[in-house]
Amino acid sequence: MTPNPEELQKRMIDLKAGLRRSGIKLTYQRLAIFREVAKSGDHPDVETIFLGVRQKVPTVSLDTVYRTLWLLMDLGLLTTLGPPRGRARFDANLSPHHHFICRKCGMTRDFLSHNLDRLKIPNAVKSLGKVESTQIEVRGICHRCSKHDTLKQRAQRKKEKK
Amino acid sequence: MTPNPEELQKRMIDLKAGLRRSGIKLTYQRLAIFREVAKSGDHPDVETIFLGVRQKVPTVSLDTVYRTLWLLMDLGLLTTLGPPRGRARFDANLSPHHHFICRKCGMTRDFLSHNLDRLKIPNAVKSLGKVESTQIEVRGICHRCSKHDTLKQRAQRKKEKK
DNA sequence: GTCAATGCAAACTCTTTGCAATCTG
DNA sequence: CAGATTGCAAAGAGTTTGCATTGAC
Repeated sequence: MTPNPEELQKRMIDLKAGLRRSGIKLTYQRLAIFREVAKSGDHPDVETIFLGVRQKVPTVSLDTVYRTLWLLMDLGLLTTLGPPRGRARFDANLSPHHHFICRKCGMTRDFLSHNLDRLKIPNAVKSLGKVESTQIEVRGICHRCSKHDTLKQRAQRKKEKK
Repeated sequence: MTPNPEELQKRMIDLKAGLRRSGIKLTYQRLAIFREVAKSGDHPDVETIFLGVRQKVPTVSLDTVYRTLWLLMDLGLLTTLGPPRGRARFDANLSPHHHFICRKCGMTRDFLSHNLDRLKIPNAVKSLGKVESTQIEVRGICHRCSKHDTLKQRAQRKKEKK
């Protein structure tokens, strides 16, 4: 599902606004890296993004790609699938259940909701493959991380005052 | 959400049945590794599992943990959160949308469903953190992988005949 | 012009592999 | 007892970091 040109345009504008709002510099590399993700319909991993960006910006380095992606994540301008930072996490519970995932630290907790166990999935999904299970993924910030964030912001404001 | 003892017992029995069904040997290490995941309420990563198992089986090696986890994944006795194999995958689409993920190869595709965009999330979830978004994750096997699998199974049967 | 951001190379961590020894069925 | 499985050590990926140079504001 590649976004149409207008949608891509909109995403680029939102990105620029987001960066400016945070006082972060708007570099050629950052724009190219974000565009590479934004224009993609499936959800690319770091290597795919790197190779794509290098078409446009041949001198870009892999570590810039990493730094940029995590930066945009931190700012909430990008998300990852599943837990943030790529490290596999396992689940032995094969019965229906749902997840809350913290987008900062990856903390994951199960929750149950019988109402949500039998959702009507659009037929179009069947054309993608054999469906085995369906669950809700709720994303947000856990209490511990929002406390951290508040502290960081406070320190930031203090620093800016002087 | 640590499973109660009966639930854990049940999972162990299912595991043993699953291994036997696939003609896979039931070793001390495999049982310990699976139990470590099954008894955990949050969703441990490889290192956490390794450290836990080592309490019970001090000689277990990290590579056995890896091999076992991927084996159980392949057999469908265990799942991962998000895409299989831990590698971060990015998403620049901040509007509501949902995912189909192949549990073999990690192929991910978006799908839309306005009905599913505004689900009622249990209040209990709020106690875990600030909710930012909610989406459906449909897991299964993509066409390409189920084709592969069929080929593999065919080869397997051929081998067993002789 | 200043300070943040980049590119490079090296360090580091995570994951996989080959092989001899061990254990399950 | 045969063949699958394990542990070890070493190799291979993937990711991060320190630092001099470059570029955005």
